[in-house]
Amino acid sequence: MAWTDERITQLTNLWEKGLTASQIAEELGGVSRNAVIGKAHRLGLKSRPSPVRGAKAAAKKAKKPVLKPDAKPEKVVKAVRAAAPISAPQPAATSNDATAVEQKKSSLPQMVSIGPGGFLRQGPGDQQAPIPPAPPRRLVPAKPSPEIAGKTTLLDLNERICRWPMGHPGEADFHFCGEAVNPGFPYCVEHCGRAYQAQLPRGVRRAPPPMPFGGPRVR
DNA sequence: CCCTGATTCGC
DNA sequence: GCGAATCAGG
Repeated sequence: MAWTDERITQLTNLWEKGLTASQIAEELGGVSRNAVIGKAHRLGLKSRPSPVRGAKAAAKKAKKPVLKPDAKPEKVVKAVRAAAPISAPQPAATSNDATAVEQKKSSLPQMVSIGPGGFLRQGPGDQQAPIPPAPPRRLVPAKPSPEIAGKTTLLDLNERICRWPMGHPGEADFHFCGEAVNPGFPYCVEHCGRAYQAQLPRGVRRAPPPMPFGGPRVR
């Protein structure tokens, strides 16, 4: 499964929302927990409350057996090769998580969106700074910024974009596919493939079994 | 043992 | 770039 722009957006939002890598992997489907973590790292959105590093780096930073600048040429045979192209490996890359968090927050101020019936939930590390002064300004309509979130909300739906649901209703990040529809269908080409399974070429006319209780009689 | 994220490294 | 394998803490 390739990392489409859609899936990367999902991953980013879910990750910053505080879901575990396993949950995200299950949500996305087709990827493993490691894949999610690996991608998250490559996207640069790591350093989130992690059981290992969080306690280790915050509480006691004495032990750091991984990748020291002056590592002994013992098991660094491959490490040397990896570090060779880099003239100067970052000295304090992992020593200060707070700085990294701050930088992340400042660089990505609003990865927010409001879905249908959903609301933006704050993750553990997403605590917004309290707003002490009473804002004398008048309220301004929230900026949609769909190009940032890349999400398609219920209000965004029309006849030209795919309305395949992404995630589950009720979740804060529930949204819709948003791709261009397969002309004549409510979904994009990809999701049409999932919505419309191959029908057996029977001569019998279609007989939809899923009839709602007390549905209209068909005769 | 289970879970978690971090890291490495072959592909 | 990707992710399984591996590491390491809770």
